[in-house]
Amino acid sequence: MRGEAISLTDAEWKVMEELWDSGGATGRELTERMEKRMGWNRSTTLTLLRRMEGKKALEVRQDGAVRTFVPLLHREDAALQETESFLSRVYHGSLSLMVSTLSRRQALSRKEIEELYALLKEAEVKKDD
Amino acid sequence: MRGEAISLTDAEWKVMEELWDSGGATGRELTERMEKRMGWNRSTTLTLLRRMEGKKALEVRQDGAVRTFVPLLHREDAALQETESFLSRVYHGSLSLMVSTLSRRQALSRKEIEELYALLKEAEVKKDD
DNA sequence: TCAGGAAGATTACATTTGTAAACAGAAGGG
DNA sequence: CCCTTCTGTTTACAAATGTAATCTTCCTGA
Repeated sequence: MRGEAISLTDAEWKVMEELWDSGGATGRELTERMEKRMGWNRSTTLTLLRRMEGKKALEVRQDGAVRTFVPLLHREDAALQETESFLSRVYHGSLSLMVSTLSRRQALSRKEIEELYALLKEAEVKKDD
Repeated sequence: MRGEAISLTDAEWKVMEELWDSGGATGRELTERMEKRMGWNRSTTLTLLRRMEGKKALEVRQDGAVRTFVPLLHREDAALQETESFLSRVYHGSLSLMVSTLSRRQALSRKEIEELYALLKEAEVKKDD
């Protein structure tokens, strides 16, 4: 039953971000946003929307005269899937290996380390329930 | 001066893995390995090698009659670059956001949490020097 | 009622990527 | 020397991706 894993291209991801942030928007709004943010032509955005409709990442809802593009794919699901494929490709699927690499290369700020600590503590507690 | 960021495709990444693991190998060895691991035709591997030579991810060294494909791009550099682009695309560049998402979705095993703890502790200590 | 614009659908086209067949030169074995 | 092999180079080709021009409708105010 699983949605057969919808994958988004870079460009599509950008459009989805707008959709996720807004929860849904009209073609007008979307083309304008992408024009502003990415410098894309109206057609470009519309093409991406259509392709994503094809892969069921979103759907078009008709409310009277207004068409609204609504995300079907959830941001978190998309993120998790990307994460999995990224981790497996680059770090043999190991988050630890990723973090240790970042650490070794000093790509972790103290602030980031603090945040991670907090997160892990919380995660651990939850597991103990 | 920075090497203008070499990026690898999925297929190329596979070949580089062999190269990184071996430190360098002949066409013979590589085509055989990829044939075994990925089921690729000899030509496929050779094509990828050539493309990567083009983008300076590797170079061919001629020792007498033997040609050896040697990696120029370092695994860690490649990994870091991928990591950066992945994080920025999917998590607004935030590792913390990534981990918190994984945590919320219970995609972190207790073992993984432990490992991360250890890593962070170490990272923190190093920063204190 | 008609010209002009808004909105979406079609068609287009270059690049990148995955994948390989064809071809060509070197080199060994008879 | 000549024919197979090895090995690497060229050429090919479809699918995916980024990016957009064009065409078609439908609406709307003059």
